[in-house]
Amino acid sequence: MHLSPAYKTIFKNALEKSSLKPTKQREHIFSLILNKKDHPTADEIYTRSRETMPSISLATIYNCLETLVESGLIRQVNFERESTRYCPNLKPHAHFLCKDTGTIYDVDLPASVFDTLKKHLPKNFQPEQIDINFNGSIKKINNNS
Amino acid sequence: MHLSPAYKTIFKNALEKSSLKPTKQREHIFSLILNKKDHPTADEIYTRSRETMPSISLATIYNCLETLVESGLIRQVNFERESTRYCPNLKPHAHFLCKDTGTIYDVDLPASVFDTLKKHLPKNFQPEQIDINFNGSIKKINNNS
DNA sequence: AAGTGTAATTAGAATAATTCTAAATTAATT
DNA sequence: AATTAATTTAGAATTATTCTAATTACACTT
Repeated sequence: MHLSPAYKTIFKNALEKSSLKPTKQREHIFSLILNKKDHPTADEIYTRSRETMPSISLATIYNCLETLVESGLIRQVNFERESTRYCPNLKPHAHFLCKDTGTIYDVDLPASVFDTLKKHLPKNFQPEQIDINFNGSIKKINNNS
Repeated sequence: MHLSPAYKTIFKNALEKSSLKPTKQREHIFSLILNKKDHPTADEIYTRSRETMPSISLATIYNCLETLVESGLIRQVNFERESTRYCPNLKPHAHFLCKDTGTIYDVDLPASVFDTLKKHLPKNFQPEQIDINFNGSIKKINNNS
């Protein structure tokens, strides 16, 4: 697990802005999420982490994920009350959960969509975050026709 | 707790369509959610239910809520991994969670917003549900100026 | 009306994700 | 080297929800 120099800088800056320390464990977890761009749960991250950092504890996973979210390096994804998942994609996007496979897909959206949504709020409502979650199935594409 | 004749019909039809029975408990819980249009948790519904139906059990609350959701009479609202909340508003709308008070507000949205969102999905993605959740604060309106 | 079968309700145990607690470790600073 | 503050750690505690098995309610047949 290794962060590119560019991401290392982003990582350090983001944490230091919130006066948090860029520790081994935090970097390890961040690089792990970045390198496999899926949407792992804390427990999946725990399992993956121990392959290369066997001494890490589950509490640390939770602590580190919290600080990474706080400092804006990753975001949380929640569907119903399933385990929270973590997402390194910071571009404006929505999530689509395929109910057949459980896979979560990023769906890129132009910023304008979010602007339109905000326009429907009462003027004194000040959103800090907007989550858009689709839930459905993915139709197989038929190739022989 | 009492359902208006109109809602009683809606209630019966919705359940019978899924071959579920319109039981006392299901009706009680449904009317309770309808009459106070907030977004209660299962536990809040449990407390409210027992005021007029003291023998109801928490498992029944969960069972009934599940059947009501299944039959399309209410929908679930989830923010992060907080307790699931239940919403009787079936018009297209989003939810806004005020982080200061914990209150959830319905935000009505024209169907066109949902159509636009769907257009951004790959053609073979077939959404069954779309949740839009805002998270933020509500600015006090200043009256003396 | 009594018996049968199926669905719904119930109480309480079990589960699972997450948070908490208190001790140990680390790193920076005097 | 000693001091301090932040972080990590293991394991216990919490909490919402689901599960299990027994009971109850109700529609349908005799």
